[in-house]
Amino acid sequence: MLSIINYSATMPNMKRTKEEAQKTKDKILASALDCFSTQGYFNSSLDEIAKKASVTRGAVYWHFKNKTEIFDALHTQLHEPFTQTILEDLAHDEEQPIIQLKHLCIKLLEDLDVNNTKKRIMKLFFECDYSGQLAPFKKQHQDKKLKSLKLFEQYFERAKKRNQLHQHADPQILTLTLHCFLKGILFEYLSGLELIDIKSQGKELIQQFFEGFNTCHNPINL
Amino acid sequence: MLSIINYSATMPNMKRTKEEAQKTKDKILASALDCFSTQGYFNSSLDEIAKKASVTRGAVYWHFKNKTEIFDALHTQLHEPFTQTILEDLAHDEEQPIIQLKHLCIKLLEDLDVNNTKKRIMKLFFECDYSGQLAPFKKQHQDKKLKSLKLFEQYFERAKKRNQLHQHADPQILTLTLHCFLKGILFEYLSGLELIDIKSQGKELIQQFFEGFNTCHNPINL
DNA sequence: TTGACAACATACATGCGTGTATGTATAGTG
DNA sequence: CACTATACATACACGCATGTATGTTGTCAA
Repeated sequence: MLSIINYSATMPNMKRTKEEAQKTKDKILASALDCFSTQGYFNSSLDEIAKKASVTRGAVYWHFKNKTEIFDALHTQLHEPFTQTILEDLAHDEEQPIIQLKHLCIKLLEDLDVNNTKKRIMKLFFECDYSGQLAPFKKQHQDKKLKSLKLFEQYFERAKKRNQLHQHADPQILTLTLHCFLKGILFEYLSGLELIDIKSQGKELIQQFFEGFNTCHNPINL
Repeated sequence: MLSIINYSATMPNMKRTKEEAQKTKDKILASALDCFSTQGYFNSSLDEIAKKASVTRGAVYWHFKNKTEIFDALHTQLHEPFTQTILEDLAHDEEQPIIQLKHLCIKLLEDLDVNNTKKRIMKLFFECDYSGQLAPFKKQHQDKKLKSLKLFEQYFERAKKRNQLHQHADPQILTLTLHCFLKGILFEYLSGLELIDIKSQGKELIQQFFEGFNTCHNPINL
């Protein structure tokens, strides 16, 4: 009698244990995120991570070369969703790119506000210091960030093509300005100071930023 | 014959060794800043700090309870100049507080740009994570930050009193917005990514921020 | 069924950082 | 001149985290 599902035919060498090994790896990653985001990277030992994942350090060293590789794996795994969100939004070429961008920013903030996992991830990569053993990953992670920035820049470029910006406006500077602002918000928001409440202030903050401080204002309505 | 300066009269129990002990303490602090800002807090050992200060760990433990106390001492020592600069600026009640504030921001950035020591200090306290042994100092340092924010808020309050802001403008939100932006700039600037060059872009960034993104613009000239 | 390999667990060696206890020299004090 | 306190240096004990080597179990393939 033939087995209902013939693994060796559809996926050669795909043993059932490999699937469970993947589950173990995922559990280790989740556990590491837990430890890192609560105690910090340097205060988390591989033993703590292993125990929280109900395995031993042996399993950890089987799946990862060392602690830094876990750190990098977390970044790799968790950076994509954000890029994906922006890419999907960019697919729509709307009439007023700046307003579209504003809505995207608000959406990103509000998404974050209701997703504790994402918050902990961001908090981790914001607060960790890339010194010591993490130094080699500094450039790599920064490169990914630069690519994200290039995506934001497209909104401003679209706006400029539509003559919706000052003549002398530089998309690169505008992107940088926005990026700094968002980073500042997120940093403050994730600091645990409770200084910023996204739900009640997020929209207002973004709004304020896009309007600027000058008294001559022609508010962009949400 | 009387000694020219009678220490015991002017400062009782002020031995000459105490002065040198203070020098040693300062050297340890400077050395700690060196280590922390280059290798990170958790990657710096007391032995490294001691050796860089040309003393032993014995001296370190004499002047400080432990490593966390050195960390806190650095913050205490180095937070004041910034507060002082703002306070001095606030002493002048100028006609256009927002423009005054803008100039202050630019000044603070440009001061930072030419002062490597200050940069390293800020970098340290931006990138360190207040987890583990540093957790107890999180609130303390945040309280200091909140006080600084209150200072910035005064500019907006002055502006509002002079009817230079929208009716519905909230000084607290405005302060928060500015703070987030500045923090974002500084964070990015100090990250070592070289994404921001204060000398060439600083003024422009601040300018852009104060003007906002809307096309209706009435640029506030520098 | 048996060898081989994957997927771990266990055990061991090592180094490193901390904290503390103790030693020591020097300056002031009565 | 003895005495004490300061300002360190030196020495020791301890735990802890890492990395690696080795052991063990289950699975698949032939």
